[in-house]
Amino acid sequence: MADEKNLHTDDLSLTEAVADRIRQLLIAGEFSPGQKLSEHQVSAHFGISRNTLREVFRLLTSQRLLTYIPNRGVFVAAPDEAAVIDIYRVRFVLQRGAVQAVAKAHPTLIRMRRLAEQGRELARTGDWRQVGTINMEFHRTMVELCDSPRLSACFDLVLAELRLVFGQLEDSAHLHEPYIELNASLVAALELGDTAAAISQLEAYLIKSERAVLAALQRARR
Amino acid sequence: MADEKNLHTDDLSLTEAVADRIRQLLIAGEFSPGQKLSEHQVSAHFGISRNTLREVFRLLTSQRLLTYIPNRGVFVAAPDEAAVIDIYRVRFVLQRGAVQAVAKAHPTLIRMRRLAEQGRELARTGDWRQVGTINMEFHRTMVELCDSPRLSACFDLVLAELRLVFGQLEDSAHLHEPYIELNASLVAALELGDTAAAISQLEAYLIKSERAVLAALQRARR
DNA sequence: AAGATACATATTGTTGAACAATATTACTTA
DNA sequence: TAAGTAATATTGTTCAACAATATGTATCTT
Repeated sequence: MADEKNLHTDDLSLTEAVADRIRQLLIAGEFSPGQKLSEHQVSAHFGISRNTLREVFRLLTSQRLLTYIPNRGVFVAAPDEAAVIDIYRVRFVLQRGAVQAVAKAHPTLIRMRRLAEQGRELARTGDWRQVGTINMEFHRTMVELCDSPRLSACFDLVLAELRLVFGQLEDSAHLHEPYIELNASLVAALELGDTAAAISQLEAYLIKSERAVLAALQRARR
Repeated sequence: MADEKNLHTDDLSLTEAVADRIRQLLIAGEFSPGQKLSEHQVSAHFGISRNTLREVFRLLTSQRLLTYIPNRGVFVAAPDEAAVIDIYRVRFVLQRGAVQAVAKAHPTLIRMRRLAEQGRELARTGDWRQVGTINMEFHRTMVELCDSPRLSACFDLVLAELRLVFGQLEDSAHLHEPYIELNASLVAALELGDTAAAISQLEAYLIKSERAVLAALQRARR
C-alpha cells in the first residue's frame, strides 16, 4: 500500500487525524481481521512517530476496532459470532428504546423518512455500497430520536464494529437489500405513533439481519 | 498530595495501572471538576513519562472522565445538568432493556437479591459510602441480566460519570438512602416475572434519583 | 485607569533515539 | 523429532529536544 503522510490539518490533531484514517480503512475492510499492525510499519506508513501512533492505537482499541494484547501488540479486531450476537442485542435495546422514547412528530422523523426514500431510489440504481451506507445512516438517525449523545455514541461504536464485520464478508453487497421496505414501513408506523407496530417491525428487521450476517460470516470463515 | 510511584504490576501495563489509579481518584472526588491536569505535574506525581501519561489521558478521555481541549490540555470532566439528564436517559433505556430481557429465574437475579439485602443491612449501620457502592453494584448487576458485554461496558461508563458527579456534591451521603427499599421490591417483581411492575418501579426509582442529583448539583454550584 | 501591543515564559504536540523487558525465530544438540 | 538455547525483532517506557500554541507580564497609548 502506498504511504500516506501529511494527514495533519488545522482542526484535527495528528493523533485524531490518523485515528480517523485508520478507522476509515478498517471499516472499508482494507485490513484482514486479526491482522497484526506493527508499530514500526504503521508509523512509517503514516510518517508519524511510534509515540504518536501508540496514542492512536489506544483510541481505536477503546472503540473495539483494534485488539490489544500486552507485549504482543495490536491486531485488527476479528468480531466472531458471539460479537455479532452481542452487537444485535445492543441494537435491539437501543433502537427499541428509541422507538419507545419518540414523541410523535419528532423532527428527526422527517430525516428518517428522507433516508428511507433515498434508500429506495439507490436500490433501483443497484449501487449496493451506497444502499448500505444510507441504511446505516437510517438506523443511526433512529437512535438520535432519543436525543441522547451518550446513547448515540454507544450506537456509533457498535455500528462501526458491524461495518468491520461486513468488511470481512465477500458478499456484503446484498446484505441490505431486503430491508429497504422494512425501513419505510417502520417510519410509517412511527409517524402514526403506533409504537407496538414499530417495535415488531424493528424486531423482525433485526432478527433477519442478524441471521443473514451470521450466515455470511460462517460462509466467510470456511 | 504525596507522590505515588511504582504502580506497575505484572498483569497491568503502566499505562493501565495509572489510568485505573486516576479513575479511582476521580470517582472518589479527589479532584475538583474542571480542574486542569498538567502533563508535567501529573507525570511527575506518578513518576512516569509525559508520553506514557498522554496514553493514560487518551484512555480516560474516551471514557468521558476527562475533557480534552486541543493545545490547552486535559481537564477533569465537569458534568453539568444536561449531562446528568443524559446519563439518566441512558440508564432508563439500558435498565428497562434489562428488565424486558430477563428470563425468569435468571441466575443473576440471585446476585441482585443478595445485593439488595446487603444494602438493607448497611443502611442500618449507617455507612452511607458503602451503601452507595452496593447500590451501584446492584444496578450494574441488573444490566448484566442482558448478558451483553457491550451494554455492560456502556453502562459502566455512565455509572463512572455519575460517580464523578457525586464527587462534586457536598452531601452525597444520603443520596442512596431512600432507594434501598425500591431495589428490594424491584427484585421481587423480577422474581415473579412481573415485567410491568418492575418497569414502573424502575422508572420511579430513576426519576426520584435524577431529581435528587439535579437538586444537589444545583445546590453545589451555588 | 482601561485597553491594546509586544515580549517572555510555560504548556502542549510531536519527534527520534535509546534501552530494558518480553516475544519470536533460527539454530544446535541430544 | 523434540527440547533447549542463542540471536533477533517487537513492545514498553523514558528522555531530551524543538516547533507551535497558549498564558502571563510589562509596556505603551489614549
